[in-house]
Amino acid sequence: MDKTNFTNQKNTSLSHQLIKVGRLINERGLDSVRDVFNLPELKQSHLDLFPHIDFEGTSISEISKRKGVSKQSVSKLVKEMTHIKILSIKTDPEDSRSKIVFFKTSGFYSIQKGLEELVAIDRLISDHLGNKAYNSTLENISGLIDFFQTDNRK
Amino acid sequence: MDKTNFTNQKNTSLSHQLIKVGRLINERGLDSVRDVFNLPELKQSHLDLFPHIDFEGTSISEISKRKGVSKQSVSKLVKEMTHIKILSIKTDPEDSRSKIVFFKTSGFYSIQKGLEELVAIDRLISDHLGNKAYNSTLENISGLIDFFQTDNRK
DNA sequence: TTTTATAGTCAACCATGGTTTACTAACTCC
DNA sequence: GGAGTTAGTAAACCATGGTTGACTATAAAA
Repeated sequence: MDKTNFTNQKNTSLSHQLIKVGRLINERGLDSVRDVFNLPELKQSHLDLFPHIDFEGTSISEISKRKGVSKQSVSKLVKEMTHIKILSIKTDPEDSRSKIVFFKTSGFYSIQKGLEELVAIDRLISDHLGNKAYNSTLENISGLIDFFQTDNRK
Repeated sequence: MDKTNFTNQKNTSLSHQLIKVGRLINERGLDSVRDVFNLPELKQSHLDLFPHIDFEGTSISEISKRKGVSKQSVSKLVKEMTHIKILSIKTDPEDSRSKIVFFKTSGFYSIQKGLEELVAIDRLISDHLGNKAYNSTLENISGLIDFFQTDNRK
């Protein structure tokens, strides 16, 4: 296999393309949310917490379990996120040790705006692909994720 | 949008899944190359240099230009990669300042091996999806990459 | 031939995203 | 009510993947 084939291989294999598209979307999402929130300080690690925080609120321990990192780490990130005013915290009325973390639901920095942005990227994708291709691709990719997440290493 | 919708959105949107699958494949690829090369010390940053090194060799400056990082950084990584015997170095006969970096072409550490590994993951994917779905997904994803790489931010 | 630009290295430093250890406060089980 | 467990925090530390500044050696331009 010569250099040209090598290059082609790298550019057209699905695995390579999936790595690439994942990075591009991620980058776009972060930029986009930073933009709408007007929060250039928003970090990747903050965004990574989003999917683990429920709308009605989630405790720090629960977030750390879901994400698979230490609660110390989550605690720190949550603190930063409250400082930049995208999260609020209240003490769990049922357990005063526990802090319930939730997205701000009103005001300029309301999560809806950020969420809309994330959704907008998905809409961009779906506009580009069309509904049929969007759905079949989603199905295929979800299948791949399951596949890679089950233990099937040689 | 209630909690359920929110959760579903995050868990099933194509953008979210593409980010996820990209990470999984990347991780799998690194593990796999480490495994085949028997090089547990191989870092992500080493692997990231691969596409920028030509078969006939490439200078450190050139690699750094291609990758868009400082030559100091590349210099360090190249040094590490020679220590673990992935790369060799010779002085450019045309310019004694310049060092030509190239993959060891014999033994275990050839670029072909690395390629085979990437291809193996791709074969896993294609086995899982089937040929038709593989090709349509590849087409869709490649289209998305083009789309995201052209400047279409609002 | 002197000046300027380039190739590479080294060391100091930095941001990111974690971990571990040690601790306090509160809940739960007995 | 005391023992053990859990929620959260704080501080020290760590790996990764960079950057910047200072330096040497060589090449190229004037």
